[in-house]
Amino acid sequence: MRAAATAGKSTDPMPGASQDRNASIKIQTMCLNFAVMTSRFVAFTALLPIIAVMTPTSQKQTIITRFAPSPTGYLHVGGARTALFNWLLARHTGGRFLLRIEDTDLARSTEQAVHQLLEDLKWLGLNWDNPELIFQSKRLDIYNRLINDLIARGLAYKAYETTEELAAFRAQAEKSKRNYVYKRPVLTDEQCRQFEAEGRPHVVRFAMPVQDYQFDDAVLGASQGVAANQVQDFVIRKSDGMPTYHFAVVVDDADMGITHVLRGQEHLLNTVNHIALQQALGYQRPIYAHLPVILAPETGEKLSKRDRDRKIRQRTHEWIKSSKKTLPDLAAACGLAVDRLETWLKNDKTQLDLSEQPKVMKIIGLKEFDLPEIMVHDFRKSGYLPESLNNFLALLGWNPGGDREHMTMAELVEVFTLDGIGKANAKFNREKLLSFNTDACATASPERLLKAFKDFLAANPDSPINGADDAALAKLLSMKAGFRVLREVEEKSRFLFLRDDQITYDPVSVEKILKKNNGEGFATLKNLLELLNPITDWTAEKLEATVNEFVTAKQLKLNNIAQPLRVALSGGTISPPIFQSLEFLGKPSTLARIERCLATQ
RNA sequence: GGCCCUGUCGUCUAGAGGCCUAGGACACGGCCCUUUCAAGGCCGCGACACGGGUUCGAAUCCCGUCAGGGUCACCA
Repeated sequence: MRAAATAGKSTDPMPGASQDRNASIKIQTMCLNFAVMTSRFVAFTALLPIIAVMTPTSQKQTIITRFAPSPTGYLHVGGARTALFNWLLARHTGGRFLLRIEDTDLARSTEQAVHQLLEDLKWLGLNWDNPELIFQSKRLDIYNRLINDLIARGLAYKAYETTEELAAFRAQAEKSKRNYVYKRPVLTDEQCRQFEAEGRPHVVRFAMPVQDYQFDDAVLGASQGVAANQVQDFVIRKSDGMPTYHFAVVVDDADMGITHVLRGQEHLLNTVNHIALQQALGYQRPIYAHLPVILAPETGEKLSKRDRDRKIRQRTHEWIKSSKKTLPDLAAACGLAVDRLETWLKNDKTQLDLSEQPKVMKIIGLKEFDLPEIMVHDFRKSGYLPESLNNFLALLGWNPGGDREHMTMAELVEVFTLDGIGKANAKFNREKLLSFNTDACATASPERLLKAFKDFLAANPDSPINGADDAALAKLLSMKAGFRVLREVEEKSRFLFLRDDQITYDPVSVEKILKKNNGEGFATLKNLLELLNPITDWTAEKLEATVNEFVTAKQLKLNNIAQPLRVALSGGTISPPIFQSLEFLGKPSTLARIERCLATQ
């Protein structure tokens, strides 16, 4: 598919000569890319009528919902929650849940993002019912036919203002404290012909009938709407030939027979555009349900991917202050340009891209796990169970009534209804999610946990635990019972999988546990070496019995032994229960590590 | 700023005029358990945004104020 993309570009004799032409080539290559990549999703256009026909027209109407993400990156929790609600409604009613890719933004849509989206959805267990994915970029013929028809009927028209002109109008309106409302310019027939002949770039706008618009919302109640003086002609086809979201969403929802549209409340006002379009195109209006917005706890504003960048920026400012370093120092250390960093630091509307972030984080000592998880993928990497994420997300803006909180997916499906959805925005509360996950891990079956742990390791390929067999993984899981996320199991037992010479000692632990009181800890380790050396039955039980005997005889506390041992074996003070760790490590490694540690004093 | 939506513990919420001395969960504080980190057990702290109505009676209905959020793109 790379070849196709390259070929498409290289055959253009005059790159940049024609915007339209480039756009259409880009569209073609993009479609090709998607087609090849998703070979098992085949062509779909022909199937749309089938999907519609499959809706039983008799008796009760089958509920059909959809999730329609735009492929611009990983799925984030807001999107996941929207998907979940749509999925739950379909499953609860025995309806259908369809997936559509809204890739009309050529500049931002990528095939990689499509792949990530599907992965995340699968991970969450939100399976969709259309075997062939629907890509808007492959339905241009359909949109264009309808748009041309609207133009012919005088319900839409070409508009020739440039982006700059529009921006100037808006700025003007803002200056005089007015709200900018687009006014259709009066063009003579001659002007139109001339623009047409020039091939002047244009958009197509829908001539929004000037009237009050009202609709009922399943969440917010009846009579939502917008007054006549607020409506304006909006763009339905961009100058690159792609339909806008507003147009494509209306057409596709109708074609797919969508009966219920559950989406974020940020779309509330868009709805009047959509119902006006539905009227013009003769479509039925689906039932709308606008979900409360998920807010970031840090800012109180809509949760967004930007929140991660925000955290990095904030910590960078702190780092510069506390380390008394300058911006050029930082730039040199992380290999980025000074002015790049400067604009980023000063302007919180800008963001570091995914390749720049780690460079800065490394220098200022921020770990990936220090960033707030926003993307579904982040939660997967942190070691959350999809079922607890789903459970938590379901409760953000919905509840079954009463005190019920912990629910399996099956239970969620069973009790989910539209009228359990609330109206007020909800802050995303990570502590509560953590608690849900802790609980889910504690009650999950060993098989379930093992599967989740393997999935976690697959998402964290750098972990030394990768490659361990199932028995070893199961053992780790049981040793660390009580963990909150799988990452904790990894962090606290990864030392068991390092080579003996890879152990690095945490200076604070060494000071506190080994060196303090004239090297008391080191002395203990020496004694332990003698104590453990003769043991042949290297089991946790035997080790514990032996050490306990020693402790009693010497009138010590177990803690006096366990902590120095932890430092010697792991380099720090945190580990699974110590005797189980010893057993897991085995005798040779245990003794080698103690000796190696003793050699450092 | 215009328009729109929304206001119950710090957070998510239960609550459909008397079942409310406002319930649950997370967080927080204290105690217990404990070989580390966790987990667990018990106890505690803690809210109807404010002001007016309506009503015998209001967290619940109405109005206003205030506050928060959303949205004002050739992004979705």
